[in-house]
Amino acid sequence: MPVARPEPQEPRVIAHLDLDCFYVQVEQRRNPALKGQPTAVVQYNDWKGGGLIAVSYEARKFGVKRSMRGDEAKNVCPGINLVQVPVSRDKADLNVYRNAGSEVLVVAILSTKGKCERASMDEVYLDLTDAAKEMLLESPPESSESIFDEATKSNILDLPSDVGEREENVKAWLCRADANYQDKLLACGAILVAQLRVKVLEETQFTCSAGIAHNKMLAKLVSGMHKPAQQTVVPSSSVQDFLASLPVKKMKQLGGKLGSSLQGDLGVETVGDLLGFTEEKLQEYYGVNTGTWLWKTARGISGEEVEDRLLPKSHGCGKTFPGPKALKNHSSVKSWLDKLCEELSERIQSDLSCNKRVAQTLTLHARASKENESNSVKKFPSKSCPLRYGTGKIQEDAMKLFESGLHDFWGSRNAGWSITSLSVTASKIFDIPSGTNSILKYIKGPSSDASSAILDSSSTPELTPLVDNNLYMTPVHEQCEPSSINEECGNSISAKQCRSIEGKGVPKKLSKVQGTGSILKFLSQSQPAQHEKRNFDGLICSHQGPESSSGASEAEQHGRDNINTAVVHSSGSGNTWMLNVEDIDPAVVGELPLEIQREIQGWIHPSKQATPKKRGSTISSYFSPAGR
DNA sequence: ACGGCTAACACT
DNA sequence: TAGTGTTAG
Repeated sequence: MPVARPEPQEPRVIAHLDLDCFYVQVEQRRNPALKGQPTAVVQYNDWKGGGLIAVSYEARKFGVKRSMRGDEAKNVCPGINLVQVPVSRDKADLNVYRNAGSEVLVVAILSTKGKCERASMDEVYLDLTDAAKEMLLESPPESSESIFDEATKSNILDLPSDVGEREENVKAWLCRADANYQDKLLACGAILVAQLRVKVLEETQFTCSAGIAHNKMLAKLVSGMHKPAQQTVVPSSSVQDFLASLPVKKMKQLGGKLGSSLQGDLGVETVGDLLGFTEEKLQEYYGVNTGTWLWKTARGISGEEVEDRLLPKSHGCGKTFPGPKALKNHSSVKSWLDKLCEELSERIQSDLSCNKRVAQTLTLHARASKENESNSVKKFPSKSCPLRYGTGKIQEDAMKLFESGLHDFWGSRNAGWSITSLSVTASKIFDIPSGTNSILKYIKGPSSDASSAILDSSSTPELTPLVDNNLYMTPVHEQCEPSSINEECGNSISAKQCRSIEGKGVPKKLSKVQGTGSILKFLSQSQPAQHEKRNFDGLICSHQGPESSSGASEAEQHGRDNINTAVVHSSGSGNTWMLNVEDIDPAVVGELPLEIQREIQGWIHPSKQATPKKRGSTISSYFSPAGR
């Protein structure tokens, strides 16, 4: 349920940018012959023509809707072009769209100062407050003539839009001298957003729509109001009337059960109807938090801040197996899980190498139904465990998670279940401190190509034995190629870009992307608070394998004795590595800097430790040596 | 046979 | 924490 946030005192200028039927635009850019044509993007063409996930505006005129089948679309619009989503490993692969979405982010970031939040693959929030203030000070919109052309096409809520006069009215509104301060800021915001949209179009060929308002809620609400390729402004004076007649279901968060409950239980049809309830009354019905949120929402108040975040907080891969496709034995589950895990592994590896972020948790979700059983009450439980890097390990762990979930779901019976969907997710992603060199420097000499050091099938031949021994994961190597959006790092922002942005005097907006976060942060996420104070100069421990349900020992309940992956940071060399401790080969350890060697020796052979440490005072005491 | 595949977030 | 449920595009 939604929750209210304390709202900032100062009025802000917030924009919500929304790419128009994005997947279609991506395909149209790839194949320009599709431009201006009725087009839809469809996935899985084998059953009834596949499901539509994006529809061009030309096709919408024929009544084609998302959620139609390809066949239905053909019926209502015989001339429609159906483009299929790329498939890899027998599942839809959305990477091309993710990457295209990042292009837009890059443009937004490069041309805007202020916070920028990736809301989804095709949506961005911007906090333009500072930029708008600056514009108002330095180059306020003064005469109609000087207004940026695209801005004059804005839709201003409540502004009478006589056909012939519209643009004149908009111009007048944008540079009106008698406007209050808030409206003037909004006008500046509108101009900035218009410029940004033009730039996005020039640099990516994508059109987008936008909403400009004093908070996120309102900006989002109107960004879709005039589409495609248009923007809408919400002056504060028009908020009340606008909301008064707005059906509750249109509000974000009220499109589902909560909205239905408002209608069905309270007779609230429009947002305005909500005004008839006191905050206390709403709290009685929906709890303190949601009650307050509803009360504020009805008044157009939203304190939600634009986050400074360009990267997703989790990565997930999933697939459904409807009806006859349901999976009914372990081997089919395993083979699908393997594919999903391969994709997931690829994605977190590229997140690591491009963004210097590690994921800490692996979660498995499944849906299951029972054979002829009536609509089974029981749900397949989701299961999670610490995430270990490496495709094989992820596959192994995911399968264990599945077995564990299946056991809860199905007991010890061994047949009769059927799985209708599977998904794996990597979450709890943290920045790791940037290291300047690859571990390969120690193994192969300083001239090694750092970029080949990623664990996996893509590794170079020389690395293969190491990989087979499961020694090393993920040296944190140099950032990926600059400026160009390459395959691996398409969904992120490169180091060079970060620098060029900073060079432009834009304040620190990319600190998260650069991975300069403190190692302490990482530590505090994965270990008890008491350890935050330890002088770990160098070492961080995290990550465990999944519990084997059978071997759940007393020790495991303390949650610390099965640690087997470590993130190692040496302040001396400035390097950071992740190791699978369980598999460390002493021969390779010998190549590492001494301080690291000592620590690792401690993990493997506690007795040989040079300086025995008190249990509980060091990271190594949390690692359970073999045979424990 | 289901809309499929992602994501974010609040609650417990 | 891990696990559930809701919402959205």
